[in-house]
Order: sequence, then structure tokens, then C-alpha cells
Amino acid sequence: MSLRYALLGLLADEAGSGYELTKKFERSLDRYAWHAKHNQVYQELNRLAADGLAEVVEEGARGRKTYAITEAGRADLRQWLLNPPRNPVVRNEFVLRLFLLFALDPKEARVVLAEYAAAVQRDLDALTALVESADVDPADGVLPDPLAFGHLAAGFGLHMLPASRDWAHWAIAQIDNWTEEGEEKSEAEDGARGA
Amino acid sequence: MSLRYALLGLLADEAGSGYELTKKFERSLDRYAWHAKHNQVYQELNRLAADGLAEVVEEGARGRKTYAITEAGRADLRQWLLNPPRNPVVRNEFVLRLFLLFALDPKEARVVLAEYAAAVQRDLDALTALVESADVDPADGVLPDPLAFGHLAAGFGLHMLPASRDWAHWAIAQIDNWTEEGEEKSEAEDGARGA
DNA sequence: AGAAGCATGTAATGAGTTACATGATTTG
DNA sequence: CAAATCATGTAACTCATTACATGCTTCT
Repeated sequence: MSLRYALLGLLADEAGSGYELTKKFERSLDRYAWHAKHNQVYQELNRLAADGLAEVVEEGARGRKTYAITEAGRADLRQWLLNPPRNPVVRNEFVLRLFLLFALDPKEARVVLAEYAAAVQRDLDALTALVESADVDPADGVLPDPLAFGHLAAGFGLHMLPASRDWAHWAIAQIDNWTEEGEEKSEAEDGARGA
Repeated sequence: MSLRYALLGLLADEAGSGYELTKKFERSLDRYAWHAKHNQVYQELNRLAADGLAEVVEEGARGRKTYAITEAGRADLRQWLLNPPRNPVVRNEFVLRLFLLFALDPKEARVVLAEYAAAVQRDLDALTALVESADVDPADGVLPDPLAFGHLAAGFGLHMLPASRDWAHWAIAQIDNWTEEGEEKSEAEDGARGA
């Protein structure tokens, strides 16, 4: 049911067509919260309309339909937000890969971790630039609504990305520390190799 | 295919029966990395055996079968670890809910965030206790293998949980700051209420 | 002997992916 | 007018969940 609520959430922010919602999904939810493809979005929008949680408010060129959330939809979304499922589904291929690194030898694991840290840093730089470009000076009294869609999510990224980068660096240090212990000798035989 | 690699990873750590692997899955991967139910585990083990990536090495009481990873399985796992899928799947009902909080009014969102922060803190306390009880003094020279299964994962939790707790507190502060701006008056009318 | 938990599975359904299909509009 | 991108969908398949089913072993 999560896809359903993800879409209701996007619709609660503003009405949109399947195409627009798919794009918004990719920009806002796809990376950290929920993943879905365009055809799944279209199908779920049909179901939401059939169940009275959303409705078509406009039909445009080449079959374009704009959906809006209904009162029933808002109520349903609100209930879901207030009553969390007790065993939320978590699937993360990134993290899975990182957790299974022990199956590689230390050198290989080190490379994977370094690449991961670099990718996270790139994401963080991009997000920082995005936030700065959109920011309102907090000193001028006209604070942006902190619940505005995207604001909490951006803050989430700004908190979590440095933590996962730091974890990767910590893991690399653990490995380096340990391999030195085990084989003090092999220091010289192997020059630096960039990734 | 992620479930397949999750199981190969667990088997790379040590051989086990479907039941044992299910339990290990729940303890180690379920919360942050990948989620699966027992029947899916059994089915995937059958497929792994059919594909020659795992093999039954022991049959015990009441149909119990112990599986071990094969060389082909190790090679397959290694390839997956070294060649990440470019668009890893991420699904997280927790995060989804948090991203959609804007659909609640500030007071309700605040409560959800406070409960979330408290739950994260409980997880962190439990993990800290677990790590301390299992820890070897790093000063005595006998460092544990940093790639030992669970070590990297535990470190991940120790890095990420504080960050997500801090994010929740930041989000609450944002909301408080903003609602004060908007309605300086309502300060007195509402006493403290514990969650 | 009965209850709790061990241990493995099947069947039906629902959610998600991949591949395919189609046509309109905008941009160069 | 050709290419890119907008825009929506269907069909077949695989992955995942829910509900059901079965029998063993250990503990009380």
C-alpha cells in the first residue's frame, strides 16, 4: 500500500498528471523513500480514482489527465501518517551491498567503500548547492514553511549523507588498521592506486 | 535478484538451514538492508540449489536441510558486490512517512517526529549495549576482523541512527520556530504533554 | 498429554519490472 | 521534416505477501 500513500502524498502537495507525478516521484521520493516506475504510477492513479481517493479534474491534450486528491483521500493519507505500520518495509540495495562486503577480500572491499564514499559526497554537494540556491535568509523573518514539501526531505539528506560518508571512511580505516596489524610487511610492495 | 545475493551473503558467512537463515536475516539485514519472509527464503534456497550456487550439505530431523554456498555461488556474489546495479532499489516506509509529514498540520507532524526520534534513540541504545557487550578492547592488539559479518553493519547503525535522530530534532525545531513566528499568541494556551 | 515453538512448505493473490506499443507536440 | 521528448498505456513475467497446512520436538 505504500505506493498508494506516496501518490496521495504527492497529490496532497498539488494536483498533477501521471507524467508529472512520475517526474516528481523521481525527484523527491525515489532515492531515499520509495521507488516506482511510470506504468505503476498510472495504474495506481486509476485505482485511486476508482476508490474515490483521487479524481480527474482536467483532461488535456493527447489523453493527459490531471488528478487531484479528494477529501476521502486526505483522510486516508492522514490515518496512514498517524498510524504507522508496525513493521515498515525497508529495502535498500546500497546498504545490502555494504553489509555483505565481508565476502570480499579487504583490498576489494576498500575500493567499493571508497567509491561509495565518493558517490555520497557528490550527492551531498549537489544537494547543498540545491538548498543554497533555493534558500531564504532565515534572518529576514519570512521563514519558509518547514513542512513545505521537499524541505524536510532536503534536511534529511543533509543529515544522513554526511553520516553515511563518515561511516564509509570509518570502515576503510578499520580495514586499513586491521590489514597493517596482520601484515606489517606488505606496506612497501604496493604503490598507491587511485580509484 | 537482491534476495538471492542477500542469501548468498549469509551463506558466505556460514552454512545454515532455511530456518536459521530466516532468523539471521531478521537479525542482521531486515531492518536496514533487505526484508524477506520465511517462505521466500525457502523458495530462493531451492532456486539457488537448482542453479548450483548453493548445495545441501546435510539433511537432519523433520526435513531440515543445511545449505552451503558453492564456488560458483561465491563467484556470483563477488561479481555482484563489485558491479553495483546503477539504479539501486530503495524502499523505506519509515522515510516515506517522514517525507509526507507536510500533509499533517504542524502539531500532528511534531508528535510523529517526536515518536520517531524516541524510537530511533531506543534502537541506538540497544545497539550500543550490544556492541559494548561484544567488544574487544582495541588497545590489546587483537583487533576483531573489521569485515566480520555484522561489524560493518553495527558501525553503520552507530553512524546513521544518531543522524536520523538529530534530523528529527532539527525538524521539530523548524516547526516550533515557524509556528511561533506565525502565532506568537498560542504559547500559553497549551501545556506540555508527554508522548 | 497439551502447549509452545521448531521447521518446512504450498496456493492464491497482490505488487513491481520489463518489454512493447502508440501517437502528439516541441525543437532544431 | 526529423529527432527528441511528452504522455499514456497493455501484456507477460517475476518478486513478495498472506493465508493455509503439516508434522516434529521440547518443555511443563
